[in-house]
Amino acid sequence: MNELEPEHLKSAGLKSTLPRLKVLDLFKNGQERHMSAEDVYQLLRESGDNVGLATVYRVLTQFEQAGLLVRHNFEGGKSVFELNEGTHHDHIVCMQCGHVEEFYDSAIESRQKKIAAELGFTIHEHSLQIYGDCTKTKCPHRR
Amino acid sequence: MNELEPEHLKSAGLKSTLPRLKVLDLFKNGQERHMSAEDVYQLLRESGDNVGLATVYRVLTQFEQAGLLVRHNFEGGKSVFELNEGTHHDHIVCMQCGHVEEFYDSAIESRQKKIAAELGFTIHEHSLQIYGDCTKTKCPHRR
DNA sequence: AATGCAAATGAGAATGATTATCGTTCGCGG
DNA sequence: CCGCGAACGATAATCATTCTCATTTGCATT
Ligand SMILES: [Mn+2]
Ligand SMILES: [Mn+2]
Ligand SMILES: [Zn+2]
Ligand SMILES: [Zn+2]
Repeated sequence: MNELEPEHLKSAGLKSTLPRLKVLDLFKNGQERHMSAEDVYQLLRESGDNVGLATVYRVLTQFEQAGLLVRHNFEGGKSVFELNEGTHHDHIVCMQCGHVEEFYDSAIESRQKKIAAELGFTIHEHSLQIYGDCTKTKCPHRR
Repeated sequence: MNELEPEHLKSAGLKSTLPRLKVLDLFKNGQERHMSAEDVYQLLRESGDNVGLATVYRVLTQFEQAGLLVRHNFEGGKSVFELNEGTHHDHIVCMQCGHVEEFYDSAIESRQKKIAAELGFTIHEHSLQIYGDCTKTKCPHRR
């Protein structure tokens, strides 16, 4: 576990509480980049912290609204969060092992803008995920 | 209500039952192209048919597996289905009035293939939705 | 047209993710 | 150190979807 940073919370208009610091630390210094509420809850629990699952859900939503985290809805029914580092990107997810790669493609981005304009829409956001099989040697799909 | 078509079900390997015929008819001759299970359930109920919600869910999933329908996961937490007419397309959804437009962009499609290849993935499917505000005159966002 | 039976249905219970409630605890200004 | 509203934790509630199981139905066969 590393240093906790109350500044980030204060500057986001959130008061610095223990659960919030733990969650933020997990995203900043943990090993998983994309985590669900349950993931966060289990990891905190494993590290000996007693946080309520409801608090995890509350904090994740607050962090999303404060712009600290970004929420994604991959297949599987549960929301996944990651640190908001300012730069937008999309995801390609392995359906076998869950491995996630990130990508950004300016051609895709600009085509989307053009399409929305042609159809008379003002874009607020978009969601793009590619699902497939990865080629990591430990990935179970390579039986 | 129109003619029911048991042939489509038989050719899909599904026996022709009343609930299945009603659901298929809704998608073929109804006014809404994209419908959730609850939408289908309500519409059937309003037309005087007594189908169980569980049956609607079962039938929608069966139709999806049989290739008669395609399932989409737009924001909002509920699955949306539409008739599978063979041609893939993506969607742009109005966050104010729910209006949905469909589009297909070969540039986006080919970029996705290239990206997946570069990252060592074999694509199974992808999900792309653009969310924004439409410009329909009756759309509430134009206050 | 009557019979038989596996498949399908419908009502309601169960599930999984997420949110709401509420009494207790905590962070922080005074 | 105090006080109080914000935040917490446990748990009940909600929502979409799936499961269970007794009853009904499609359909092939008498
Ligand atoms: Mn990411
Ligand atoms: Mn469509
Ligand atoms: Zn993999
Ligand atoms: Zn609209």
